Amino acid sequence: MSYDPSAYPPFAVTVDLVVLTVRRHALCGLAVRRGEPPFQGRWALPGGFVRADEDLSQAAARELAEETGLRAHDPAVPVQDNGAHLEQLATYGDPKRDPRMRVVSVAHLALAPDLPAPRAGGDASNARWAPVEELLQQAGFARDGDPVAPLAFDHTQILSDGVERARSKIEYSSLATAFCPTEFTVGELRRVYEAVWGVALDPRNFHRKVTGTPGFLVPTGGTTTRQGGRPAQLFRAGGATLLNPPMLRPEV
Amino acid sequence: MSYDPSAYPPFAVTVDLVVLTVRRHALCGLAVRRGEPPFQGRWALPGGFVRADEDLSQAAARELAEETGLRAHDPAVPVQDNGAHLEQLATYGDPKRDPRMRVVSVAHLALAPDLPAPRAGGDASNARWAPVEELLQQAGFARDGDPVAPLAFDHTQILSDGVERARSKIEYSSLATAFCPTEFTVGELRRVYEAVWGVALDPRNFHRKVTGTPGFLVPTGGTTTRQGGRPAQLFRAGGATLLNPPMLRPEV
DNA sequence: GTGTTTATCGTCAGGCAGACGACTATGATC
DNA sequence: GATCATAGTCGTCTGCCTGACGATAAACAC
Repeated sequence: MSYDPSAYPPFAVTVDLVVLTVRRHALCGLAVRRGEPPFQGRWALPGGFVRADEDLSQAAARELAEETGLRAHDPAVPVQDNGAHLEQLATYGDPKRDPRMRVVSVAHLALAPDLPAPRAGGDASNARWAPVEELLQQAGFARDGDPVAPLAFDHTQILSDGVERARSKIEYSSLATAFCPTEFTVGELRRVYEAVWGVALDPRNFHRKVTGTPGFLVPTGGTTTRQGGRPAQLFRAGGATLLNPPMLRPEV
Repeated sequence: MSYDPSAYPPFAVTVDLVVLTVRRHALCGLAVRRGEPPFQGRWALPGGFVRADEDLSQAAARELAEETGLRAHDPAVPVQDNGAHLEQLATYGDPKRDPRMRVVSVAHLALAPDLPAPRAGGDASNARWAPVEELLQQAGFARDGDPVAPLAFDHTQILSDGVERARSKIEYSSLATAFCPTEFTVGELRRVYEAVWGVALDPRNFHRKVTGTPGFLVPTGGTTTRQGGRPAQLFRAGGATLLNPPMLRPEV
């Protein structure tokens, strides 16, 4: 209850980012290699300190831009500008989570369409997209044979929470479109759901569901055959943000 | 990217609590009167500084105990001990949210059964339960005629977010039982939903829904007539935490 | 006993999802 | 150019769940 300004313990406040995208039918997360101790050389989530005059969401948007070049999609601006979806995830403040000092990290979740290539201060070798299962496993080997150590700090937990948030949120919101380019087909959107959930969905029922939900998809009039097969209608995300009734995730 | 410990700006970190309960058919929130500037004399959410060796959830549980005497229900302990449900809500860090210094507040949401009486350091006149609509309105008069000013700081926003979280979360989880005593009837649970959502629900359909959801309710064998009318079966919360399919909130 | 209140069981129609058949329109292959 | 493989799109059918609502049961107040 005391508000004596000299009595509060000093904290450092950071933002960490769970940046997710769908590449090659897999849900992937962005990881950066740490260049300094602690956990030097280990992979971690991108992030950094909140500046003195910055709001938390501003800090997250700035870090996102620095790491990926993505502009965060400002919810106040209804323009579909292919920017990433960015939202606060949770805050992590275990006293021992950083061995150097007391750091409270406000984690954010960003969802982005497939991107050209990651850049971490211009150094591509220090940033990569990796399937989330690979980043979440405690030890083992990546697909290319490189040994994989767990993420630094408590970032495995943060990533896990972010993935779970994304998986549950595409059930009842139109957030899955954040993984798609501005114009996309029903099949591409379905493959997003399949990658995020790790399941196979019936194309016919999925088509009926998404085209039958008012405000979810808006046809642009164009078609594409970029997936092969019969040309598919192109859609843009509609204004609806909540799906009611929700998309049902299959059991197991 | 820089981790120079001397370079980070200093922050104060607090926890603020949105404590909700259901009293007299209304969703109520706990407010405390501020005894010092800024916002002296205004109502605010309970909260306080995080201590140097404390985790965020520990700090929230400590503040909850100090303000209400409630023990937080530790998710690791499966015992139904009538403790409050406590979860992290969101973090608020606008640089101007506290005029004195840079304060980042990690808000938590607590749901509690109806309590005897609030206590704020033993001083009951400085703590009260009030219907959330009353606390959320920007100005006006309470039911007893006292003028009501908006909550201090950004607490109106925090309370609003907490109420919205509670309203949506009882749809798809068994959280509504956190508002009930250890043993309760279907009708009492229904009145919780009605108070939180501010709607009327059909008693017959509600009864069918909750008793037909496996793991939601466990009959204790006892009955009660404390609500008048025909004796009702008593239940305890079952192990299920997720409701699938969810309880549907009526339109409008 | 009569009325009131709350609890509980049942019935019925409409909506939606899962399973799956059928047809369409492309490009690739022979 | 016929055939095939691939995706997309439209329908049908069945079962489950919900909303609307009738009916019965068991207490209390008078």
